Amino acid sequence: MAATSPTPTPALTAERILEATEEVLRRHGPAKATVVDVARALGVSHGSVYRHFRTKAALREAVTKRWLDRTSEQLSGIAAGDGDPRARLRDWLRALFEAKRRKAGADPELFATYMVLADENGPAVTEHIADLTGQLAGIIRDGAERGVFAVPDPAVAARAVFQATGRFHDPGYAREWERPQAEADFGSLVELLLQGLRAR
Amino acid sequence: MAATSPTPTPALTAERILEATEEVLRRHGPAKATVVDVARALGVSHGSVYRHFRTKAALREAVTKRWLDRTSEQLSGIAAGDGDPRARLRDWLRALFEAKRRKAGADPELFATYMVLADENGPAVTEHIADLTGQLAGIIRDGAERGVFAVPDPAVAARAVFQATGRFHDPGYAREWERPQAEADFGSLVELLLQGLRAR
DNA sequence: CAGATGACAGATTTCAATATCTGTCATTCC
DNA sequence: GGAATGACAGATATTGAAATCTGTCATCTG
Repeated sequence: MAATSPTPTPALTAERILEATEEVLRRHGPAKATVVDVARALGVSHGSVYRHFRTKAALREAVTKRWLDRTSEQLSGIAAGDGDPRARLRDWLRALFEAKRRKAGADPELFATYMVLADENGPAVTEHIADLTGQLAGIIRDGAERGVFAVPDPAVAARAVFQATGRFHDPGYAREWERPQAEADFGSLVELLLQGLRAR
Repeated sequence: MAATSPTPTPALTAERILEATEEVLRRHGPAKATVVDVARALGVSHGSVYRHFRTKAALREAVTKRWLDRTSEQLSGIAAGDGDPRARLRDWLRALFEAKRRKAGADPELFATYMVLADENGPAVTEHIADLTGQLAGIIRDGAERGVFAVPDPAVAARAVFQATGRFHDPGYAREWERPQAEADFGSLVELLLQGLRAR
């Protein structure tokens, strides 16, 4: 009746630790989750976890990075498209808004972890923002080359667009995302920004 | 040697209580300031304070309202001007940014009180925002009538502009206001928005 | 010998007892 | 009699002792 582990001791990898950590964070939230919990979930001592991640903060950061990267990757698909840059910009901004809203609703505890990180300006968050702003700049540059947009500097414009839409992706505003008003507000803001970029 | 109070007992008015409360908040901050402190500062019992303000929250709110109204009034001067609406919009947005930044720096404790109120969606904050958005709508409507701006609905555009510039007036972003980048970011965002409003 | 362990010190969190505060109101004072 | 008071109950905050957690490292194990 040996219905036990087919792999007796599946080597302890960083990846396995990240999976377990994500699960623990989902269950307990960033305030309660401990490194000991993670170790227990893996059936190892907490010392072993510290062999792969120097601090608890590094572990939190790695989990959040993985989580954020999933969003970045989805969006990069839209950014890399070759349709009308205006439509692409609209779609991309909407996808960003939807993705954040969905994560906030479906994974409140991981989202709370992300908020902690955002609050303390963790490098993972800074990189995430740089990545997204880069994607935006790509769309805008493309639009400028095609003569659809007229901007002095696509990178600067991207930064402005990203900051202008902060209310619809910055985790600090998550509470507002469920209000009915949010949809209309998002729409009119995006149209205003598109007008601002438009070549005349 | 009666070197005591020239006015023996200057009647306890709501105004005097508000002044004392502002002072107490400035000194102790919203977390530590108590109604008993306010009463002590006035030389009365705390029961007397409750005769003028039904709850501590109402008192906090009244103080913050007064404080916010000072900013609104300053800005209304700019909004009511009759120069080029584009310049007026620029000036108004800059004045709002400057005012918030100055208050955050010069009066950190009162600013913290404001943040508490903003977090709990106090009516005073909602009204403050409605007032500011109204001023913005006035400038934009004026611009539209003069043919400088082209917008479907000034009130909707005002809302969009206000939300787009949130990073430069929303208290949650106060930390960012001292970064050197902030100036440039503010400038490029405002220009983008002005382009977006511009008649073509 | 590479990787895992668990005892350990110092930092942080929890918990319960204590103190303070909020808001009410019967009484007191001009 | 209208305003002020201060005792009071329940809610909230503070405090300090105990428990838990983080991060290190000498030791162990395969």
